[in-house]
Amino acid sequence: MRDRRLLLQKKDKKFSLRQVAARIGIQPSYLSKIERGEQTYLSEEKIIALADELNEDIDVLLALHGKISTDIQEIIRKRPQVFAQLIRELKNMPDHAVLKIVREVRDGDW
Amino acid sequence: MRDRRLLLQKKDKKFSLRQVAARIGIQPSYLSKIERGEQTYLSEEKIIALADELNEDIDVLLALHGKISTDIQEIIRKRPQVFAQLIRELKNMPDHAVLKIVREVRDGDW
DNA sequence: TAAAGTGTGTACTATACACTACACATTATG
DNA sequence: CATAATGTGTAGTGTATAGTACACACTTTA
Repeated sequence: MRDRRLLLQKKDKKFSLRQVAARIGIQPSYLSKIERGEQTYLSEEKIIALADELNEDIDVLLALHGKISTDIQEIIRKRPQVFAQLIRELKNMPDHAVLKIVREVRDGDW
Repeated sequence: MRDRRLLLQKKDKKFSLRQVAARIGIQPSYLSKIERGEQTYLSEEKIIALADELNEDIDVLLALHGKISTDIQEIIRKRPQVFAQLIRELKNMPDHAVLKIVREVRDGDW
């Protein structure tokens, strides 16, 4: 994350640690710790704001903080058996196989 | 959950609240609150032990407590983009459609 | 060269989560 | 009918989570 921000900072001074921290609504000292990988916690709300700032994928950034988007969690919790089965079954499938399923579902071949 | 236990208790006195609580390793007063739906929290470990006691599905019981099995969480966190896409795509698919995918993956049609 | 801006260290804080300990009244059992 | 077992109420506890507040030293900028 640090590297990502520093890259943007080169082009635009609006991406200093302090200014980014201000925009996502936390103290600069706290963002500093997070960027250096100290054991700190960031709420889903702030992670999403940070991802938007840095043009990062929200789900990836959440994952880096050990989290899963609440909308995904709710989908699973509403039908725990079905989704638990599915996910465990796909655990060792390569990305392209899983994405093939995504495409087929999207294309309505079901 | 209460009903489930009371059913088992009729056949076997080993399913009193106190004895079940003792076996899963919590205080009876705490299990009492949980069964009556007071806002209490139960760790994944205890939820699994309780599910085993009552022959309930672990993923269902976890879901009732607002949780998702950590093994599922880890699968998602390792490939957040792929699984996030998949799950959101399947959000409104009926159970039988999702389960069809599960079967096809299991049968190795991929 | 003074002021503004930068990243970081330390200490503290509040709420959520996951329980325990123990007393109490009621019901069942020998 | 004594006692063993049952479910529940209240109060307290420790750790995890999600931060704030402010001071400090260094670097740019006007």
